[in-house]
Amino acid sequence: DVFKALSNPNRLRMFLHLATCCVPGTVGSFDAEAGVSACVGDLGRDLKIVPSTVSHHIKELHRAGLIRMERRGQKIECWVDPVMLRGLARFFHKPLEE
Amino acid sequence: DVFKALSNPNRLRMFLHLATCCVPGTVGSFDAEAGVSACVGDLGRDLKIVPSTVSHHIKELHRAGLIRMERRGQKIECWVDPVMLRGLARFFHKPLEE
DNA sequence: AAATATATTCGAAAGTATTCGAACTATCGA
DNA sequence: TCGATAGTTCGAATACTTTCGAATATATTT
Repeated sequence: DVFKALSNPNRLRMFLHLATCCVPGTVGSFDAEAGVSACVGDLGRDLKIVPSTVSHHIKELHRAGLIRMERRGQKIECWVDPVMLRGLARFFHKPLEE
Repeated sequence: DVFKALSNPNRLRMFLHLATCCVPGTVGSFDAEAGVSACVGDLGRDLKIVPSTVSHHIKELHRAGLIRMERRGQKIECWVDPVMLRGLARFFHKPLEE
């Protein structure tokens, strides 16, 4: 579940970090011009969370459909799924439509 | 925290029930023409949750700022806070703006 | 093949959440 | 003021979450 995934403080931090560090519309750090990184290790370094915990939380965020992942050599790049983001925005808009 | 409040299945059900049963812009069941109800007991009856549990969850939703409450005689009316709803919609929109 | 860098899985400890029933408080109506 | 209706608080049982370190797996480089 999406909200369960975002209910943990560290997972929310990770999600927000990915949402803000990654240029919208690009796919993680492999748009060379963007110059942003979003691999599992980077998240742990930036947010001071040990790798095994990052890995666990990433799995939850992925399971909830909030982030996408792709292996790039040794690293695994992560980025927020824009489709899900749009879906959530609409979810909270809906009840207000008259 | 808002997402923590919505992370529980029963709380999410309660929130969605309130979001859909109550006419947007009105304040619970005391807009007579609306004809909808949203008191604590109704929620329990509709969603098959015992009163003490409803009460506990309502408190959480209220604490998170998701719902508003007001005593109307013996009953306590609940409704989703439209301001918070708009805030959440904007929250998920933000990262997509370029 | 060995060494290095990166990420995952596992098990365990500590903390937190969920749910219920029983007892309690609050409000209204006769 | 008594009884009925509506909600809350409390305590306890059960279940789930979070986090870490150690061991394991995967990928690159030499």
